[in-house]
Parts: sequence; C-alpha cells; structure tokens
Amino acid sequence: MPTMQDVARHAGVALSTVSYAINGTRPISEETRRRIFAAMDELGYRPNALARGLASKRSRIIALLFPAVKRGMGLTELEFVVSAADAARENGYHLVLWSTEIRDAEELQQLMRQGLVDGVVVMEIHDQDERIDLLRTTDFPFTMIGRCADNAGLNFIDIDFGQTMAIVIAHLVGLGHTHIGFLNHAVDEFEAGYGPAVRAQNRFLETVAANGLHGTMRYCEASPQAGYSAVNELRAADPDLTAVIAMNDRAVPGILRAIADQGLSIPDDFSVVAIVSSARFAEMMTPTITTAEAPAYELGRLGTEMLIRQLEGGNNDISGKLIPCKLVIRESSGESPARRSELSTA
Amino acid sequence: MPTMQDVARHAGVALSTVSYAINGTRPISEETRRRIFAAMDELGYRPNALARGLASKRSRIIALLFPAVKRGMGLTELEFVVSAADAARENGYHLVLWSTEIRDAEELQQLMRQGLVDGVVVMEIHDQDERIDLLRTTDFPFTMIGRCADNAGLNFIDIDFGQTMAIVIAHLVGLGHTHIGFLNHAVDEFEAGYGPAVRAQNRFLETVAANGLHGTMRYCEASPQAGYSAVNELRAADPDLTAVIAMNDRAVPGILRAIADQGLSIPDDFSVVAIVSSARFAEMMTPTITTAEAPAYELGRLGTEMLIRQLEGGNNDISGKLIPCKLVIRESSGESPARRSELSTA
DNA sequence: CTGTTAGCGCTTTCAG
DNA sequence: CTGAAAGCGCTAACAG
Repeated sequence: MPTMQDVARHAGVALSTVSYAINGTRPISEETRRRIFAAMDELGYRPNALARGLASKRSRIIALLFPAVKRGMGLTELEFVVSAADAARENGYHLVLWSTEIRDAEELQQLMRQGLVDGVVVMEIHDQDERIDLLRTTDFPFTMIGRCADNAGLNFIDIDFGQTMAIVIAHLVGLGHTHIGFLNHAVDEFEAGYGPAVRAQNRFLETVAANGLHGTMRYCEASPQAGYSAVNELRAADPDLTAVIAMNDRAVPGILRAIADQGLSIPDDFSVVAIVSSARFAEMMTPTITTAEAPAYELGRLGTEMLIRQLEGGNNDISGKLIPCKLVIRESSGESPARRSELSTA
Repeated sequence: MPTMQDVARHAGVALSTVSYAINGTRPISEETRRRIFAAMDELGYRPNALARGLASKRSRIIALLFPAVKRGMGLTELEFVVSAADAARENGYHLVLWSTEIRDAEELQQLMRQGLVDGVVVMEIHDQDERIDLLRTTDFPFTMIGRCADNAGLNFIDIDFGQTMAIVIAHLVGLGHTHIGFLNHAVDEFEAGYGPAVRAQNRFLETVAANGLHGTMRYCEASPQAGYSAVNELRAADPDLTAVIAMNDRAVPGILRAIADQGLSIPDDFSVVAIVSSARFAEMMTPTITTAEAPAYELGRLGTEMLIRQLEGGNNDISGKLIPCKLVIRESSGESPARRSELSTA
C-alpha cells in the first residue's frame, strides 16, 4: 500500500502538499495539483482512513443503532438500514451497524468512548429513552429516527403518526364507515412508551371522538394468531364494526383469516387498512391491502444526512421533521355495507 | 477522553505497561495489573479504536458487502445482516455495511485500499464474480455467503440448494405428486450465473429425470404478477401438474391467486412449496406455505465467524460448508389428487 | 503557493 | 517483569 509520502516523492512535492491537495484545505497551483493526482492514480493511492481519522479527529464513520426489538425487524426496518447506508456512502461516510438491546445505554457508552464513530443515528426511540439521555448529556452528535417525549434541541425525523391516522380515518369515513376498530402494537410496547404506539392511539381516540364515530381499540402482539383473536375481540366489543386499522403488518394475515372465517368478505363486508406498512407487504396479501406506507427510504436517508450535516458543522439549526405515511388504496378497503345498501335501494 | 498516557500516570506505570496489560501481550504482575485496571475504570478509559488500528495494522472492523440486487432484499437478507452484525460484535469487531452494485469490483477496490477494514464478507455471489477474482488476486481476507464456480482455496458457507431441492421433491413424491413444476429466479439472474438459480435448476432437472417424474420449469421475476402468469404457463405446458416449487417468495402470492382463480384449491387440488424462504413469510400466506427455510441466521453468523477466525490467524484451514434448508410442512402441500382418489376408492 | 514538523493514541521492538 | 522510544499514515499549525 502506497502512503502519502510515496505520492509526494513521486510527484516531487512535500508530503503536506499532497495532503492539502487531497483535502482542498488550501490552494494548490493547477500544475502541482495535476502532478499529484497523476502520481496518486499511478500508484493506486487511497488515503488511509485510520490515519486520517486519528490525525483529524474525525473518522467519517457513523453508527446506526439497530436495536434487537421483540416486535421483530421487517421490511421497513430493512429499508432504514439500506437507505442509511446508501446516504452515508454517498456522503463519503462509512456506516457501522451497532445492534443492541434497546434500553442498553451501557453499550452505547462503550461505542462513544472508542472514538471510532463521529456520531450515531438512533432508531426505535421510546418516549423516555436512556440512550438519548446519555447522548444528550455527553453532547455526542446524533439524530433520531423517531422522537422522545421532549425533543427540545434535538434533531429528529419521524413518521407523522397523527396525520397518518387522520388520513386513514378520513378515507374510511369517506367510504361510509362509522364503526372503526384499531389494532395497536402490543400493550407492553405501549407501556414502555414506544412512540408509534402512543401517538397513533392518541390520534385515533381524538379523531374518533371529534367525528362522532364509534372507535374501539385493542393491543395486539405481532403475529397472525394475535391478529386473529384481536380482531374477533374487536368485533365482539362492537358488533357493528365494519373496518379495522392495523398498526402491525404481522397481525394482518390473521385479521384477514378471521374475517373470512366469519363468512365475511373483504372489502364488501369489512375493510382493512394497514398503517406504517409497505407496498411489498401489501401486495403479498390477497386481497391486496390498502396501506399507509411508511416513508422508510426517506427516513433512513434524511436521518443520516441530518447527522452528517451536523457533523460537518455548517448547518446547526435543530429541526424535527415529520413525514406522514402515504395512503395507497388497494383491494381491502371499500364502501361500508350501510352505504352500499343505501346506494342499491336508491 | 482519557488516553493511555493518563491511565499510565494514574497507575504510576509506563504507558507501554498499560498497553501490555490491556492486550495481554506479555505477562504483568498481578499487582500492577490491578492498579492499571483500577485506573482505567476510574477514568472511564476505553482504548481509541483508530489509534489502535493504525498502530497494529488491524482495525478490527470488517465489512459486509451488501449488494443492491434487483431481486430486492427480503427478510432473509435482513437476517444475514443482523446475524452478521451480532456475530461481529460478540467477537469484538465492528461491522460496516457496504452496499454496492453487485458487479462493481471498482467500489470494492476502494474499500480495500482505504485500510479501514481487515476483511470482508461477500453476499450474493455469482458463479463468475469479479469481486471474488479481485479479492483473490489481492489476497485480501474474505469469506463468502454463497460460492462461485471454482471455490478452490476459498472459505465459504452456502445453502445446499441441491439437497434442499432433493428434500422438497421427496416430500412431494411422498405425497403422490408426479407432475411437478419449478419456478426459478428470473432468466437474467440465471444467465448472470447467480448460484442459487443455477444449482437449484440443475438439481431439479436431475432429480426429476432420476425419478421418472414429469418436471417443468420456468423462470420468473420477483413479483406476484410474474408468479401469476408463470404458474399459468407451467400449467399450460403440463396440464397434469399438481405441484409447484417456487424459488422466490415474492412470486408466491401470485401463484396462490392463479390457482384460486382456476377454481382449484390448495392443497387438495394443487400443492405449493416455497424454497429458500422463511417462517415469517410462510405464515403470512393463506394457506400457510410449506417451505424449505433458509438457515439465514447461521449463514450470516458463520460467514462472519469464519472471517474473523481467518483474521485471527489461528485457523487457516479452508472450508466450504453447505447447509440445506429445513423443510417445514404447513398447509399448502398435501396429497396429490390421484393419490386422494385412490384412497377414497379403496 | 509550498515545505517542515509536531503530534493524533496506540503497538511493539529494543533495552534493561 | 517493566520502561523508553520509534513509528503507524495522516492533518494542521507554523514558517516561509
């Protein structure tokens, strides 16, 4: 492996001149510049990342805190990772994957002290999150995909769960549904202050009340079996239910099955909408599912770019950005039975 | 951030002694050792990864080459990543995600020259793979999840596609099926020498011939639509077809739909088995799918551990390990119609 | 516009 | 068993 010294000799200049040429840290005459770059690719030279990082105190490496959640990783999470990695690389950064127990601030402490990474992108934030508290007090650069209860002075990007819920309810109301169910994440997620569970629920209850609708809610584990029984409970609690909103993809197959087992058909008798979902998932189901799709790609990318911008110093304005999911209407949502019979009688 | 020098002063020893104590590179008296470690955690000291890497020429960072394949990432790929990251961390390594165009040896070249990573784990290998050729000639440490045409002297771990295919066919034959279809990956994947496509196909054709079965094969893009039309083509080509083996999860929903649209029911009239699939996926379908499940967790973990072992020098024996998928029988496979009518006449 | 040089924090000979 | 000191390859003052 050639070193900067080799390049310098080859180009007949001082080592530091090569450094300046590479980093553009100070003006270099066109002529020298040319010679240096010629020497560089003649030797196949690439600056040594470790040495550069050590000397400059900036490794150009960031970490994605990738928690091993019980809920399980899905396609959406995969997209976070991929888009974060892409964004990092496009900006000349490396992305290390740091998988941890979600509440483990200790692990994070280690990572920070190693001096390996310039900053971290944190996923799966809880309302009260030790990791964030730690980062905050340590003054270590970070951005969040998600947010806590108090985000003052923090950079984050998140799904606008409220807006998403509002859009979905509006869609259903537009179809004539007035008795709507909501299957939230599991109860322990909710109690642990997991943001999506908390915020979607609040907005569901608010919106339902504001519109004089009949809303029923249940918590639901991330499995088809749980979805199956939860939707049955929902229907038992409100026999007039004609639509359900599901927060977790993994419960959806169970929901569909339960509905079918009752001899009902989708969407004629019953509508199903999945929120914070993905097209890939939606199109796997029969019928295909109307979904509010998570802007996973944007979240991963923006979270990463936000961090990098912060590291590069320039832009230091704190910002919290919320992006709603995009509603994509497919086969699983349709007019309510009441509306349909009105029309046919008319 | 305290440095090693700080620790040394604090413990009243020389800097180098601290280094030796940490790395266990040479014997240290119990007493000094104790003082050093006391000083370390009093100061909250963690060795600087960059400095250590620069001095020792071993960064303890490895990269996972994570290609942006057209076929799209799925749950199986996600599991590779997660299990690789876990394995790396458990062994004191960092894992950087390096997403590249699959055939781009140039990108890889850059990565290697940067001196950031000690080795790489390569995924999505093709029979002829530039990246592998490059790594090979450069003598850069690597392991493969997958394999090429010629793996002499290479460390790899892969799915045993042949064995997997054999197991699945045996399952179907055991159920009385004699006309079996196979939906492979897309034709361009096959032509590009994508291992799974090549090996599964070979074994399918062999096994079918060896057992006097009627086998029909089609290539199929990774989408429900493609699955829908491909299975119809398959049935057109062999009207007696009673079972199909699918290589790509994403086509499966289309297959189910096509079968249903023909008024056939699964598994009574037709059996479907997905290979190199996952439980998560299988349980999302209705009916749940009989699958040969990819040992994704093991592959990611073993690929990583193999690399680390190689880096640590000790174990230098080359090994190629093949793991078959595990057959999990669910609702989508059952006795062939012929067998069923035999039984009922009997 | 270019050169010299002192570190960055650690590993690892080389000497005791 | 312990120290001293020479780098690892680069950045960034400090001097022209």
